[in-house]
This record gives sequence, structure tokens and C-alpha cells, in this order.
Amino acid sequence: MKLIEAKQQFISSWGAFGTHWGINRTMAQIHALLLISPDPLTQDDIMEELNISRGNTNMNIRELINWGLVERIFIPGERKEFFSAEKDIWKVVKQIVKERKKRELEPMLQLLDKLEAVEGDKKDKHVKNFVDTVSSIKKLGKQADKTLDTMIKAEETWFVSALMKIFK
Amino acid sequence: MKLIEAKQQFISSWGAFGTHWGINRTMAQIHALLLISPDPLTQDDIMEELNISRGNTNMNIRELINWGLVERIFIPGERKEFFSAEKDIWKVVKQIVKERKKRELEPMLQLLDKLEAVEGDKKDKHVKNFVDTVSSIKKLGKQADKTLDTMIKAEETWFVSALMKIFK
DNA sequence: CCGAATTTTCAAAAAATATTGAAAGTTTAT
DNA sequence: ATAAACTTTCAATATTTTTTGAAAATTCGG
Repeated sequence: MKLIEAKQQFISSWGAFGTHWGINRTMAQIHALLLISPDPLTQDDIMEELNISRGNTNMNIRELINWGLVERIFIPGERKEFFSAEKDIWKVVKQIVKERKKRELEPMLQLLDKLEAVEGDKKDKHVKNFVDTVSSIKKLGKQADKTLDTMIKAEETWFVSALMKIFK
Repeated sequence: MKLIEAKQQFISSWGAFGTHWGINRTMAQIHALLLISPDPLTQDDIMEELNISRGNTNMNIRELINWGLVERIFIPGERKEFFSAEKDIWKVVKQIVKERKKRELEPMLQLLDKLEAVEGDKKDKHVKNFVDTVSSIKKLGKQADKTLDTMIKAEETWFVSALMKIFK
């Protein structure tokens, strides 16, 4: 397979993959393109490679910057802005975990705390089942939260070798 | 907070949560409703509780069954079918992990294997960066795959205590 | 086998989401 | 201060996804 074809497949699969994870196709594709580009690219480079409009490109680059996955690069003597993606995949994964934890897991745990305190007779099977369900989700969620916190701080080498030890 | 209100909040949040994870709102809401229902429900019960159409209810129940999260219950003397969700949250999580691994991670790893074998001069920085990126994603993906395999087989108590040990 | 009860399908409609492109805004070199 | 280069915004449009509901299919008791 030629590089040009492999690149296209990589970008298009990364885009499809993203849509399964609540990330829009274009955002994932821009990320993929930057990952495999050895040098920073401009907005125009990205527009051209992916055949998307200026507005779309701009919005999604910004979103990637919000997620901490892409950074603006200043190149002396250049008028245009350049963009580059973090290439260390372990850092990328940690960054995504960190953001999703903050945006999704933490609010969910807050809600569960409130819901667990529902009024009503615990003898009533509806009340009991509700509280039990909420409590068990909360328990697992809290555990996941702690685990992810530690993971976010971890080095890959340390993490992998620790995992190897338990999951042997 | 009254049970009825707490239920509604739980269902609606579970639905919103699902949409961030590529699961459609209705499917997540049906799942939430079944999780907090002590007894199995019929299609009509679900339609009425969530105010959704018969077709929509039917398709999403089926999808939940495909995911292994809901099962049909046969109740002697009843003509209608009843549905019930797995209540053990650890089992639910393992089931979801298992399915997503099969549907998403495994095909991605297969693709990466192919892409890693791209033709071209490894001295060319474009080729080199492409291969390096693909390889490192593959490496992390393979590790995740193994880890998840072990997790799928694990008991919750064992899993949590093992995690406590490393992530202390 | 009949017909009522129930489930399933799927084309059409609605809703949600993503994309465009042109205009407005900003920055920079001279 | 000006104008060209570049970036950002956002209303309109297009696309994708979800939902509906009525018709078709299936199941089951008698």
C-alpha cells in the first residue's frame, strides 16, 4: 500500500471511530491528519487535504485546542498560524480521559449523590430497587474516578508494567 | 426529592450520558427505566412511561438485547413479552466493554496492522512519522485489548482490590 | 383454521447535528 | 493610517440520525 492511500484510510477510519465515541467526524479527521503530519499545518493545508470549508476547519481546530490535543505553533517569519497535534499517544489518551472525566463522569457522580437521597419507604420495592441501582452505579463510578485520576498522573511505562503485573 | 421525580432525572440523565458515548438517547433511556424497575416491563409499559412510539420502543429493545443488556422474560399465563435489564452493574459494564471491544477496538487493530506495512522509504519523514504514529497507537491498543480481556473475565471484588493495590 | 392479540418492519416525517460560505473582525507590514 | 492577509462568526443549508405510525407478519387460544 502506498503512503497516500494509507493516509487516507487512516484518516477516514479515525473519523468513523470518532463518531462511535461522540466526537464528530471532521474533528477526528483533522486530528488524524495532524497526527501523521511530521510538520505543523495551516488551516489552508487542512482544508485542502480534507476538502472541507474554512468555517468548519476553523471551528474544529478550535475544539481540538479546547480538548488540549492540538496546539498553535508560531513560526517566525510566517504570517499564517500553524497547528500541530501531540504525537505521544499515551499523552493523548490521558488528555482525553481527563477531559471526559471532568465533562461526564464527575457531573454524573454529583447527580447520583442527589438521587441516592430519594425520599420514601425503603421497604417499598420500587424505592429499594432505585436506591440500590443508584448506589451501585455510584460505587463503581467513584472507583473508576479514582483509578482514572491515578492513570492521568502515570507514566506509560509505569502504567503498562503495573498492568502487566496484575493482568498477567 | 420524590421517587417519581428522581426516576425521571435518572432516566433523562442516563439518556444524555448515552449520547456522549455513541448510544442513542432512547436506547439509554429504556435501559435506565428497566434498571430501576424491580419487575419486568412490557413494551406497552415502556412506551407509556417514556412517551415514545411502538416502533421506536421495539427497535431499541431489540438493540439492547443484541448488546446483551436486556433479556426477554417469559411469564406463564401472559400473552405479552416482558423485558428485564441485568441489575448487576459490574456485569453491565463488562458486557458493554466486551461488545465495544469486539465492534470497535478489534477492527481498528486489524486496520493498523495493514497500515503499518505501508511501502516507502523509512528515511522519508512523512513515511517515518506515519509508521511511528500507527505503531504507537497499535502498541497501546494491543495493551488495552489484553487488559480488557482480563477485566471481562474478572470478578468485581477481585478487580477492585487489584486496582486498589496499584492505584493506591 | 380463524381471528384477535401482539410484535416487527420500514417508508416517510421530524429532529438533531454538521457544514458551508460570505461577511465581519482582527492582525500586521509598510 | 491603510490595505492586504488572515481568522472568526453565524445564519442558511445540507446531511445524518432518530422517531413515528400504519401495514405486514407472527403467534396463539379456541
